Amino acid sequence: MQSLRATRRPAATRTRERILDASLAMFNAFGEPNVSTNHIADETGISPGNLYYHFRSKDDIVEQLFASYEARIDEALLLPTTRAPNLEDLWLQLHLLFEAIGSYRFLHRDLVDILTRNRRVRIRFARILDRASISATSLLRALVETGVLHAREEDLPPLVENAIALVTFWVGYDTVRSGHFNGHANDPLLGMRRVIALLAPFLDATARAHFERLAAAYGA
Amino acid sequence: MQSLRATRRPAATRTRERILDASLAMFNAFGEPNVSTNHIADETGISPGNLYYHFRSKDDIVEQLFASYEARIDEALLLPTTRAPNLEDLWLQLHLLFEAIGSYRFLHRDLVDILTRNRRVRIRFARILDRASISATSLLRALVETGVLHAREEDLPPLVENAIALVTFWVGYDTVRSGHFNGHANDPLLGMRRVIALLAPFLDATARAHFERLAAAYGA
DNA sequence: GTCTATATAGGGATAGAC
DNA sequence: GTCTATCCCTATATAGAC
Repeated sequence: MQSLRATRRPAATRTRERILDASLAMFNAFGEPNVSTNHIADETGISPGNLYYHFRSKDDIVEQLFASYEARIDEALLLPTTRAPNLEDLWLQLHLLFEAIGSYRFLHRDLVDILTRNRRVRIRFARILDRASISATSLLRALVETGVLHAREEDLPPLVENAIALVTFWVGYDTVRSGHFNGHANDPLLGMRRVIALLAPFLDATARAHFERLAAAYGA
Repeated sequence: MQSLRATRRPAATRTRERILDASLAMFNAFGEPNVSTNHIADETGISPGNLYYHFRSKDDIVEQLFASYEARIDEALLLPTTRAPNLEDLWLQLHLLFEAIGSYRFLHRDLVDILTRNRRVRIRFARILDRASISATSLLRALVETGVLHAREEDLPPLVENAIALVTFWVGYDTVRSGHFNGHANDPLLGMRRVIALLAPFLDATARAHFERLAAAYGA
């Protein structure tokens, strides 16, 4: 049934989603401030007027994309509920996070500017950071309790905050540092490695080797 | 002589600098993308036409401001040449860096967008990051050699890269995390503490206490 | 050096025919 | 739902008088 609904959609829905797809692709490629509604309409193959039939404003498009982004992030932040999380869970969470951010990298590329201009997105993004902070803290605390991470409770807040700062602005840093301003998605692996590097001093040799194996297996 | 020249400047020079001052203030307050040349002329108390007598384009203004920024950063990156650098030197370097970035925070707020649109600034900023990387590596290496920092040579590159990423995007992170989008300069101390937190695991208790004293004395 | 007036371009967004 | 035509506004930048 669901698949039938998915293949036989009304034209309106299809156009709406084509607009969103084109917007996301162009925002990611050129940066949201550098993409006009005319560009989007052009790329979608529709008229500018039609675009405004489906969306109230450019901001409306941004907000719809943000909603999908938020859902992806929240999925990535889920932790196992029936057992204590381990290093693989941390690796997976980082992987899903960098993947989600990569798909919506336009948001992180011009994060401050976008949040300055859009109050609703600003509030919701702040809540995402709160949830990320809670999730990361509980994950690290669990690793401490199972003896994997050798950190004191007072080490955790700065560690979590640095990790979140790094994840949030990795897109920007990687773009600037690599000199690749073409909008292509970058490899999440380096970002993941950098977050792990924050934790490395608190891991013993076994755990560090564990991460090395995960990183090596990552490409395959 | 110098003071005479400074007080009796030709009107052209004074206007030019008033434009630069107003631009910097408004860029920092509202973000460079949100400040037009008309706004700048208004704030300077001159006509838009006059602004274009003194500067070829808005980009020209950005580039002039960038030149001052670059000079400030390079000053901050200087290390003592006659002796091995110590923890105070690291603290001072971080202080000067965060101060310089705070004065030109508009650049870091919209870094990716500005660098995407301006090729010359992009190239020069990449070189600044290179110099920062070299400076930070040699500083940390000296601390290792004098027994202050207990890290292996292979720990340094990720440490340096994470530190640079953190310093570069601290303005953005702090803005987003604190929810203060009003453009005010933020306290450098928290950013400095976060960079120190990267190093903390490699410092012994004595060195960590040393930093705590420096941080406590900072406000005074 | 500074102004007023204006050229030119492009942005977001709407009206009304089909 | 979709188009064409257009409005309105603001942006960068220039011309020419003073």
